[in-house]
Amino acid sequence: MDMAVTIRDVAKAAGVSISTVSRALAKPDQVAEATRVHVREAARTLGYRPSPAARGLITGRTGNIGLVVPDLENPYFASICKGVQARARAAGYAVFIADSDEDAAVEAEIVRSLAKQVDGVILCSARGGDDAVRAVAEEHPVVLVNRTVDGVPSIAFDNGGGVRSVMAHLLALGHRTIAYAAGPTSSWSNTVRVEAMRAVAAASPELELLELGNFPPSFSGGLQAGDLAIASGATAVVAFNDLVAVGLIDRLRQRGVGVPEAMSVAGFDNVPVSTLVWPNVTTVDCPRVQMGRASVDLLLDTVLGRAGTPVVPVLGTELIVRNSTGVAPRR
Amino acid sequence: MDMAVTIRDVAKAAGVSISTVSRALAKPDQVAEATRVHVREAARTLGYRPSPAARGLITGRTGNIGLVVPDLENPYFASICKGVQARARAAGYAVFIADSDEDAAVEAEIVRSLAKQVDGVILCSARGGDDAVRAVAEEHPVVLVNRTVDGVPSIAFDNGGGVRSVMAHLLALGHRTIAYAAGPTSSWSNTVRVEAMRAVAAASPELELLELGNFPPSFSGGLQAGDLAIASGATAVVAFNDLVAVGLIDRLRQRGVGVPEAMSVAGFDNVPVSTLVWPNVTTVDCPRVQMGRASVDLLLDTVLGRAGTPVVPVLGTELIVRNSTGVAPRR
DNA sequence: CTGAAAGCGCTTACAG
DNA sequence: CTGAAAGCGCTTACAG
Repeated sequence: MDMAVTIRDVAKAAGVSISTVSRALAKPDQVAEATRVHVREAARTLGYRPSPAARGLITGRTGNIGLVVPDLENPYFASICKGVQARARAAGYAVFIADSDEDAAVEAEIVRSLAKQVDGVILCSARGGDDAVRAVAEEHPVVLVNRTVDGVPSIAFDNGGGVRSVMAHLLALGHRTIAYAAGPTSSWSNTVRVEAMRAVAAASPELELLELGNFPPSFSGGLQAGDLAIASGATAVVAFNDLVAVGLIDRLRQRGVGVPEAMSVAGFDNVPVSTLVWPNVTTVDCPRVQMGRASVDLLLDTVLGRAGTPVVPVLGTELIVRNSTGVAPRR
Repeated sequence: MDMAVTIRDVAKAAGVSISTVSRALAKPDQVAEATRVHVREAARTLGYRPSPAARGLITGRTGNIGLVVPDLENPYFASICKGVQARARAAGYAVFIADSDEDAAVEAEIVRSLAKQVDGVILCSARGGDDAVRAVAEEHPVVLVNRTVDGVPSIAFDNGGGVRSVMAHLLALGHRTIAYAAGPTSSWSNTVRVEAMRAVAAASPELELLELGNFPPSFSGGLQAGDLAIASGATAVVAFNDLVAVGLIDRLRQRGVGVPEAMSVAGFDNVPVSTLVWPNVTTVDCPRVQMGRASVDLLLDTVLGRAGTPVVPVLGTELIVRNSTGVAPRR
């Protein structure tokens, strides 16, 4: 194991003071060219890397950010992690990633325990109540992803646009009775989507919207919704997310209901599994990697005041038509 | 935003020196009970949290660990992240997670850039060559997951046992011509599995092992392998991983080859998607979350010398029989 | 342009 | 049992 090389070692090797080493590395233009070149060469040779901890103690900036998600194994969040990590790295930041295990209390505790080691944290699909989230955001620089709380900077997908595009798609295919298999009531995205759905229904007299109830946002939630969808008389079902859509499709297969001949199914998110099952799932793509990147920009630019391109707090979605939706069956 | 409370604030509030605050919090038994209670109460009231950076400067321990994976979006690694994160948190460690984007150079650079901020790093499915990996492991405390390099602590699944269990399963079902759709030649797991496969074949005169070639470890790799499997005359195919198995199954469906009636398919890993497609995929479960946890223990116990239960460097696998394998068809 | 000094927030011998 | 002092590895006024 290396006996970590410090600024003192570089100073000695280069025959200058530690102040000069510090400047040659961090503020190159405050140092004579010859000195700068010489010092940097010495640093390179020794493999010197300044200690972020020591630097942070003085500058007040750590060069780290935190990311907390409800579940690292959920592919939805995995993509966000990917985007956050990539963008942070490109900006010279390292990232602490933590899993709250869907627990609101853990989520808040993580932010607080990370606070001293990061410049800010990205809180993804926060499970805490508005007050709890606001409290933690008042103590530390926080950016919310997939969630809005008054007074806290946030970024989200254009859920309304997504809902309108699937609905228009199904309407165009001749569907007039459409069911919605909702996600958990505690889900912010679900709330927003339900509202958008009702708004579409209210604006389309020819359309009947059936709400099947709330289901776990999982394959088995979809299985459960499948039987209700069949019983409802709808010719198309929109699921809260792709996993539910996949479960729905599987249950319809078990029940002998052809997709999309007898019933169309659509999901949200465009997670990888939507292309691995047959039929492929028509879905509203929510570009999560891009969302991860954008959340880093939001944190760095707006919250931490880095100069940079202003960030758009709403990300567009896109309907991806695949094989699980088709023309409505004749009555 | 909070004006971070320091040890000085607590000392003032409690009317003691900062040394006493430090001890009351970190070494409670070196302080009189009354003082200890009083100081801790003051700290609690102020919401004081010691700065890990400042502490680490002195103690040489950061309380952080690093985790680098080739791809955060790959569900295989997502599970490992989950396990690492959970165990680290339970042990009071925070974790930096980084994505090397499957790039060996990036992987090494990440370890080096993280080095000063962590006590050690867990390097998952390292893409670098033996020499590169050894070099970085000699500079910093590193534990390898899913990879072995002479002289570097590591932990892996019992790949040989997994291979033997699928093969025994297929043999018992009457299959005598079995194909293997291998993963990338650069994959350590693949190398180990191929060798185990050949060993089984060598020990089973009645068995003919067909090697279909190397495929990308993805759905489309499976599509590609599917046609070769059909042409090979095998009655069963073992895929490098579940994703390849799922692609294989999809291609066989497209070609009108029934699974498992006409051909059996098995995978490795037991990633979630293996239960979401029809037929469900028979697979060798590699408990990745557990592996993540174990790698943290290995790092903390062995490499960093924490007292604790010794860690087993090889994790058992388990064959999960589902619907994609069945009795061999009559010739 | 460069160096000596102060100090970031802590911990830990060293006295008392 | 408690406090004053030194020092971890840096950065940044402040002099020169």
